[in-house]
Amino acid sequence: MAKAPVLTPRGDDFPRWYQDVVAKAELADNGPVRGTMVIRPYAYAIWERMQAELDRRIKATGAENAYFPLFIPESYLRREAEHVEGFSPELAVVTHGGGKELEEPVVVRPTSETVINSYFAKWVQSYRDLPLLINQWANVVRWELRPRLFLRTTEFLWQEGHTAHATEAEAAAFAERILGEVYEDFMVEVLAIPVLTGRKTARERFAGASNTLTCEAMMGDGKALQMGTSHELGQNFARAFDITFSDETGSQEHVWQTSWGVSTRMVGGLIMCHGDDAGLRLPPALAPTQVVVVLVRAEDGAGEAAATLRDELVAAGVRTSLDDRLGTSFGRRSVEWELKGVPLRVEVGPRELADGVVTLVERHRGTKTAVALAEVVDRVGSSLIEGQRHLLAEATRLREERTVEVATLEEALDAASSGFARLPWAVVGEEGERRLAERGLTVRCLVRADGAGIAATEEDLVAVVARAY
RNA sequence: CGGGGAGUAGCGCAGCGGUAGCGCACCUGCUUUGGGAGCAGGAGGUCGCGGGUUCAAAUCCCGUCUCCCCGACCA
Repeated sequence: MAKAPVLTPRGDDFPRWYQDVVAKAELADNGPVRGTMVIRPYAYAIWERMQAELDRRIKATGAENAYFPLFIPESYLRREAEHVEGFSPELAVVTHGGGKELEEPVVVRPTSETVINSYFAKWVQSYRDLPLLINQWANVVRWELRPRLFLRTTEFLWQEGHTAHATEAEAAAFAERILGEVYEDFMVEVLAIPVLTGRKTARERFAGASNTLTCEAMMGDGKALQMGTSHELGQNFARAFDITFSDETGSQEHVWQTSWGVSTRMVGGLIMCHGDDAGLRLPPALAPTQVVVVLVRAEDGAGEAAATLRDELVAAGVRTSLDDRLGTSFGRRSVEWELKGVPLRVEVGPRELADGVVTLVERHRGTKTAVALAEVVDRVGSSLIEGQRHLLAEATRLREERTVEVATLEEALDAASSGFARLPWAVVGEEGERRLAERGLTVRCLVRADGAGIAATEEDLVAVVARAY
């Protein structure tokens, strides 16, 4: 007798499937205030793994962590014209404090360019103080009318980097370096999500930036998700906040700046890129638990064998947990671990133990293999590596299958309804972007036709058009 | 803000004038345990809120609040 599916099948109703995964894998709940999110322990563990991997890469660029306040004087936001214009519709503003109306309202940070730069102005005096490379891990608030857990919430967690440089070229190079060495490397190597790196059009650019670079991924339904951005701010904020330094010749110059961020939205991207009808599928490099040793039944020394195996795997450096909840049925436990996307299950029970083997179950393929006890640690190691590769290859193949080259805007309108459409940027233009927007499509990014690196000029660019989250 | 729906147990819903219900989840016990266990028992509710009509309101009327879905911005 077939049970009802655990989740709404992905192909039936993708948004519903997404919500089911978030609920059943115990990732998050809606908060009491509309648009807010409670991140449950399992999703928070995933976020902590993301933080650890990113933080290491960020520090490798020379950036240091610091922390700036949640509250920002409203007047600070106004100092940069485009910035305030971009953010004012989604600001949360505090008008009362200590039981009294405040003389100047404070905003809850939607991003920290303004506060951080007001301190950069104090800290930067000389070219010897540059580059100044600061990162912070923080929560930010952007009031959202149409929230979706992880993808678009009123409050979210992120990392925001802010840097100041002596020259435009150095700032531009740093923004590219973050995009490539930190974000793209992390997304491809750890999340196993292939991303396109490119430039945003003026229409899609960050409010206050002179250039925005982006990592764009394709989700399981063919829609695009912006996974991270890195901005060149030019001297816009340096002028607004008077961040100047004396160069080697003693003349006063404004600094050139960057800012860059990735957020808990990546958790949503992870779900939608790798998830299947059985739930989440976590890439081994990211998974908080890489292997769960499942004790099927405790008879005939199986309990001891399972505990020993867990210890051996831990000793081998594998993130391992033991599931010996014998009061819960084996089937239910299997379903739970599949929902949570743990890459490997090692099932230990008396029946197979009698033959000196255990069952290795690979989440990424769904395969089950009998493995001799003595070989388990080795097999787990190679299977984790293979699983990581498999997820990246599968996601890459799916993206390629759903990407088409087109020559006209009309063709793009049609093709981008189910994936990515690539066409010359010269064919689109700002007028074309407006027409795409009418049909719910956007230019996700501009890439070089030859695929080599990030494009610096407007010439010979290819626009990638898609529906987006 | 414009259009369309819905508020009843933790979740999903039925009931639409006459004792507050169902499925899942939860608790207890027994039997189970190799792919969401079975049986028995149990707990859980100002039916969004305020007013009105009525012998009697979850149900009818008025008001109000909230939430969800579809159209313009965003990590």
